Amino acid sequence: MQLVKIYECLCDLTRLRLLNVLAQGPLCVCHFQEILRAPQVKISKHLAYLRARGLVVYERSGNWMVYDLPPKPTRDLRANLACLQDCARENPVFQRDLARLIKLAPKFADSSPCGCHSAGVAHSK
Amino acid sequence: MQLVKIYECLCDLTRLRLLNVLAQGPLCVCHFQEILRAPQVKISKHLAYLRARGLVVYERSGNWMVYDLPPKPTRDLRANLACLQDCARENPVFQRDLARLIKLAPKFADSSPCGCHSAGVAHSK
DNA sequence: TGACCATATTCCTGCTTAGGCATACAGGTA
DNA sequence: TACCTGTATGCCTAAGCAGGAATATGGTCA
Repeated sequence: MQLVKIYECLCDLTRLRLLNVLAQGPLCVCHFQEILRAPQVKISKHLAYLRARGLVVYERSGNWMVYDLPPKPTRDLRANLACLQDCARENPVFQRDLARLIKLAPKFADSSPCGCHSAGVAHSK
Repeated sequence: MQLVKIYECLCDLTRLRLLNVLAQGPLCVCHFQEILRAPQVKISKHLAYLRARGLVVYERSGNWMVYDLPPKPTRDLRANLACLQDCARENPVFQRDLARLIKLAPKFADSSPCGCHSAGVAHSK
């Protein structure tokens, strides 16, 4: 059942943080590293996990892999991502990630050939 | 983090079904067995799992253990249970469980000293 | 008291996972 | 071509979990 797959993705804190940050717009692996302050392997593996279950999509841009939420999520996924964001709003861990994203956004914008967030942050979906 | 614990509970189909049925009102183990058509050990273990993480509460009534959703759920739990019900509404597995619950309700009502559902089904929370 | 009932727990096995380290790969650049 | 950089993958270990079989527990009833 697809719903169970979604919850399997959501039952790890790192993945929750990835998804929460992604809700603000596409991002590449090295930026995730800075925002979550987590090693590359960890980020990359969790993204692979999410990818395999259809919770994220990605696109190569030179050396960079730019990840994003799926353009046409299922009803269940949409509902659960909305619920996650709702819960995350009150939670210090997620707040801190978003704060870092905002602080780093300008830096990302001009240092990143990958183009993620080059148009500025917070184009909420 | 409490949110992760919630998702850990939700990433198993049996537990999702238990919670979905529970949303209709308290129920004892043997009734879960009939509705889910699953062996006693399985039901009992998953209820223990949910209990340990605060997703359900229970009360002894003679030989029967009557389980229910917590009377004062956290914001996160409330949000996620609502989301689950929303997703479940469209899903045949959950629909079937609820159909069985409704069909069995009268039987439960008079054959159950445990009193669960003796006042009729569907007192939605 | 002893038998019985509903439920919980223990022990086992197989499977999945997180995390880290080392390494592989793919694209860009010189 | 060779090298650099960003990212992915393979291997390993420790931990957690689902499921089933057998057994234990605690309440009830005669």
